[in-house]
Amino acid sequence: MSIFSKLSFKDKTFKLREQAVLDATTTLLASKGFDLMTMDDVAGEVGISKPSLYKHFKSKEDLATEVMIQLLDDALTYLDGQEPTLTSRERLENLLEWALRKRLEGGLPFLPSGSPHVREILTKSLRYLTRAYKLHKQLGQIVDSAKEAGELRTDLPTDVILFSYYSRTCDPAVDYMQLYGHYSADAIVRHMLTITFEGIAGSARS
Amino acid sequence: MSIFSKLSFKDKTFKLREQAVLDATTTLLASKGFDLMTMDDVAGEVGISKPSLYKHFKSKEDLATEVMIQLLDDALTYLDGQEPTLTSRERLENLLEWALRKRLEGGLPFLPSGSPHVREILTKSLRYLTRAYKLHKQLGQIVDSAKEAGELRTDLPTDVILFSYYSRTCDPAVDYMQLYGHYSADAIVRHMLTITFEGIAGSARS
DNA sequence: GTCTATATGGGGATAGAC
DNA sequence: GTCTATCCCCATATAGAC
Repeated sequence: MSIFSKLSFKDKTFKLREQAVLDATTTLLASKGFDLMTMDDVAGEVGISKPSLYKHFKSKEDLATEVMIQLLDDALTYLDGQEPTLTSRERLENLLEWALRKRLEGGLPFLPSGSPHVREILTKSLRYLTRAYKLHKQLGQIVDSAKEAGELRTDLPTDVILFSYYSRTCDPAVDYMQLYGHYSADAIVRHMLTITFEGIAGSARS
Repeated sequence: MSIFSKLSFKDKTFKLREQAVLDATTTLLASKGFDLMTMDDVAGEVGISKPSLYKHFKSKEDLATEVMIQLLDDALTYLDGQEPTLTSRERLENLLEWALRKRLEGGLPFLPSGSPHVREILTKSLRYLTRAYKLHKQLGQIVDSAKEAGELRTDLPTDVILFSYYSRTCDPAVDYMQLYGHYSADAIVRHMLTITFEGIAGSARS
């Protein structure tokens, strides 16, 4: 018997609505960005009034933070559920593919780092930072394993590899491929993986 | 005798002030982003009043657009001034290094593409688009030459390589290396070039 | 052309009725 | 808890005096 089933009907609908708000916010953040997204947009998208929105989330910043926290939780869950038989490099490739496909379906990249504003907001949330740190630590271990296995360059510091890896999830190249290049989701994912791991020169030079 | 010297003293100071406005805007755009930058910020930074600002630029969008146009002009000038003895790959490396160093000194990345808002503004400016297209076309030729010379992968479409290349100039990884990794400008440039051309796996795998 | 002072509008947040 | 109606700040943009 789950905790959820203990809730009254009213509480259930409240929770469901809350998730609808989070989903709508995710879509809006992905399309318009934080600064251009208005609380009216969110309320309108969900079909509720603005004051109702504020019963769930005390501010716009709070709402956006919750969305990002949920995203990091999803990423951590994905990492946790990966087959233990995978190599470290495969684990990194799979997670990146997961993030890119999510984004191509209208979702958010973790780290909407492009925006200094959003970054500032997120760094004020301890709950967000805890998860970001946890993810960073786990990925750091995977990168180190990959280095030992000869699957990643050893002449790049681990944190540099990680910063670059995160950045690929919010790479504007994805938008351009989709918007101007009309590439399929599969093609975009394939190209992004090549670019991330092998670079634009890659084997051509060796 | 330059055109400039024909201007009256008043016109000269007007032009000089205009450049000061553009410089201040560049710095502010780089640090705060378009949405958070206010016209009061710009006026205050330059030491003039807001109405004076509007004598130079008819709107905030116009101001930002001019800054971006100037940046593209600088890039085109840099490309034009490159030694003809350089290989195509070297030309790409040098331009990327030029852009990264400019950014590390507080300048703007061409394409502040992170922001959907700015992208929308820029696509409304014919003068901007003309320059962007010119740069895109020139770089496309260089990439094709590099492919023929075996300096770049041939299994990636040229436009994909270009989209990825542009994205490196505004890569958040640069911010993270600077902010959290405390890497020197030289180290950041070196790592970014490696990541761009050789990827994070690169030769480790071959 | 430069300023002080102000108009205008949008959007985050809330009061108060039901 | 939900809504309608409203507050109010802030930032873009301008009016009008000098």
